[in-house]
This record gives sequence, C-alpha cells and structure tokens, in this order.
Amino acid sequence: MRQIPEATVARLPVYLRSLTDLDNDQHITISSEQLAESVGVNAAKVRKDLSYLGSFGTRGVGYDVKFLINQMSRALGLNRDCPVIIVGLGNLGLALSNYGGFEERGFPVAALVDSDPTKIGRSIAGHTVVGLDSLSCIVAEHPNVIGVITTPSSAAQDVADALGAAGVRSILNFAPVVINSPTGVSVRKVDLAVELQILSFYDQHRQRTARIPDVAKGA
Amino acid sequence: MRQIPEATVARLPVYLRSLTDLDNDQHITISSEQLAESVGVNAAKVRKDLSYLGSFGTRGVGYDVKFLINQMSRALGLNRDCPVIIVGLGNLGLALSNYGGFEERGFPVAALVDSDPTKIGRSIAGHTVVGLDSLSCIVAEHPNVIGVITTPSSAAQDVADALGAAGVRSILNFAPVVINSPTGVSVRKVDLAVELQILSFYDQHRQRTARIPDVAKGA
DNA sequence: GATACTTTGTGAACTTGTGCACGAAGTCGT
DNA sequence: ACGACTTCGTGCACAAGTTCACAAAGTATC
Repeated sequence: MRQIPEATVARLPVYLRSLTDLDNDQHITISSEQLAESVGVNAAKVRKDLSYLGSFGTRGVGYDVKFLINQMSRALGLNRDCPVIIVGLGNLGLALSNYGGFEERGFPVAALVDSDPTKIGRSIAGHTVVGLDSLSCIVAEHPNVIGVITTPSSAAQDVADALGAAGVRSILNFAPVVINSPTGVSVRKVDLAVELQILSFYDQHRQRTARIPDVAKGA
Repeated sequence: MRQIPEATVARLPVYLRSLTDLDNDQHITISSEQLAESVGVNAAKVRKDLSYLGSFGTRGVGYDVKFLINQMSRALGLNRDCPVIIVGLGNLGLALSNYGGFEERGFPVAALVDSDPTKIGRSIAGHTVVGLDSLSCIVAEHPNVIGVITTPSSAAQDVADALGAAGVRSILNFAPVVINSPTGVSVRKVDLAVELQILSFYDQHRQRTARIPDVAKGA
C-alpha cells in the first residue's frame, strides 16, 4: 500500500469520529457524499482519503460503517493499548488530569509525573504522582505510551529528552515552545494562545478581506 | 499589501513568541537564519513570511526584534482588547477557567457561561457564572470577544449559533464535533483526541516507514 | 571610496494538496 | 436478464505552499 499523505492522516481521526456517531445512530452504510457533509469537506477528498486505506466501498451503495470503523481504527493503531503520561502538574497539567476526556476517548492516563518533590506522592484524580526517574518503569509497562508535556516552557525540552531517553516515541506538547524532537520521537504541539491569535488575525482583517478561510485544519 | 497566505498566518504567532523570548534575552536584531532555527523552519520561509508584513529587514544585518514584535502584534490585532468567553463548565471548561494561561498570554476571561441553572450564579476562578441570555450584554461590553466552546458535542452547534447571534465573530471549539459556522464567524477547532490519534498513527507506521514527518503544523 | 562580506527580498522550480469529471462496478426494479 | 441509476475509485489539471538560488542592498574594514 502506498504512503498515506500527511493531510489525509490528519483527517482520518475526524472521519472516525463521525463514523462512530453514525454507528451509534444505527446507520449501516454511508456514502462519501454524506460523510463529506458531516465532516465539512469535499466528497472526492473523502473517497481519495479512504482509498488510501484500501478499496472498502461498494459502488452504488457506499461504505459499511462498522467495517470502515474497524479498518480505520486499525490504521490509526487504536486497537492497541494507548495510554498517556502527563508530565508537569501545574495549572494545565492538573486541569487535564481531572478532565476525563482522555480515558473517555481511548487514551487512559497511565501516570502523573512531576519533578517537584512536594508534589510527588500526592494523589490526583486517582493517580499517585511520581518523579521523572519513574519514567522508564512506566514505559516498560506501557510500551506505546504517549507523553503529554504540560510543564512550563523552560522545562519542556528537558522533559522531552527524558521522555525520549525512557523510550517514549510520541509526545504531545502543550508548552508554548518549539521542542527539538529527540531522535525517533514524533512531537505534535497544541498551543491555545496560537489558536486565539490566529482567530484575532482573521477578525482584524475581516473588514477588508471578505473571505474567511475555513480553518478546520487547526487540529 | 497582498493577501497573507493561510499557512503564513498560522506561523506568525509562533514567530511572535520566539521574538518575545529573544527580546527578553536582550537581543536587538535577529537574522532570518536564527529565527528560522528557533522556530524550526526554513530560513527562506521566514523571510517570505515576514515580507508579507512589509520590508522590515536590513540587508547585511537582519531584523530589529522590537520593531518586528510591534509590526507583528499589529498584524495579529493584539493591540486591541481580546478577551474570551468560556461556554460550558463541565470538566474541560472548569479546567480552562482555572488555568491561568489565557490571561497570561493576553486573552483575559470576560465571562463564564453555562446553561445549567444550578451552575449559574456560582463563582469560579473569580468570575460569576451567567446564563446564555447574557451573551449579548457581554459582547456589547467586549466587542472583540472570542467564544470558547467547551460544552458536550451535542450542545456545541446551538452554542455556536447563539454566540454568532450575539455578535461574536470568532470561536475556538473544543467540542469533538464539526461546527457549521454561523455567517461571518470564523471557527477553529482544538481536539486533543485527534492529536493523540495522529500520533498513534505515525507510531504504528514507524517500523515500516522510517520517515517521521515533522508535525509542527498541529497548532 | 573600493573591496569583501553578510543578509534580505523575491522570481522560478518543485512538491504537496484539492477538486473535477468520468469510467468502472455495483444495486434495484421490472 | 436488462436497463436505469447510484456511488466508488482515480487520472488529470489546477491551486497552495515550500525551497532554492541569486541579485540587490546594506555593513565593515582598510
């Protein structure tokens, strides 16, 4: 099978969610047209994207919802155990630890980590906070774990390196700083201020340039 | 001045942060090469991006850091008052309300909104929760306010419509659902599960495809 | 002031992503 | 079984974004 384009990969999770909703609503099959409408893109794009996973559609009918969910989950690696470690228990880290959204969507919290000795040992949202030295242990137990960095910017690079050294292969970075990925580690960044600033830009320029670009790509 | 490409707009906030850091470190000027390194992109791209704002560099020297910060802030509309309204005080909404990161980065919280009568009137992080009917009042006081949706998916579209009707022109949506933008409103989406799923994909495919794409574009 | 050096700004090639349009392949009704 | 109809899969042209490469424009030194 050919290499899946980056733009397509970024859309697969969005399709997957729509499909899950449709499955819950008892839909058996769906056409590219319908799926396209529900995620807000072009139907041809949907078909092209899905075709990278294989030829799963039936002409004249559409795609089997359950089957597609299965294939897509497999492609995204969601049939494995996919826990997260939250590193940095400041405001945002605490918030995310108490936010149940991770587990709910198939990414259970494996551990909470902080370097502050006064925080280590505390219990937060059912987890006992451990130190950075416990990383390798955690990774040994959860080989596919994803590191979530919610430390201050100044600590982010060091934490990323520590995660990499401990064998973590994927990092989601909330610290507002560009991280130099350790070798073999992929990093994605989420930055709320950046999102707000982009919105601010388009708001300020709205008057002169009527067009408001579709900004779905922001995650 | 010509229309600024979308991809460039998404990078401006990242440049701005690097420049702010550099300014704090007493740097007076910076070359495109250095700035490129600090945000992890190609130097030519930096120059082209900055050239959309105007010809602010000096050949043989580079860019004046403070001047560039100024121009960029103006372009992003950050010299205005840019508050946010958080709508939906479930787990994530509460988390973000208590997270101080918004104000810290120039986006003070103007109000907390929920539709649940048992939540209205409560005080959270120094703000009294109000109902959806108060939206127009808030917008009247804060014309450039950005709506942050942290409701369950099922309520997101209705809230977006209510925000649009109240005069909000920018929305940041955390609900894992595609919103149909009310006319004249720009919407950006942040979805943590999507980010994790993308990471999961590349992790699973790492073995066979050595290349790990640089995923900086994720916000 | 002339020469060597640095760095910008941008035209042009190249890569990636999008959308159309249409043949292929299936279903459905008769 | 056959024709009408639906929908997929994909080749192709076009648009957007990236990178290269180099002239232009400045600084620094002697």
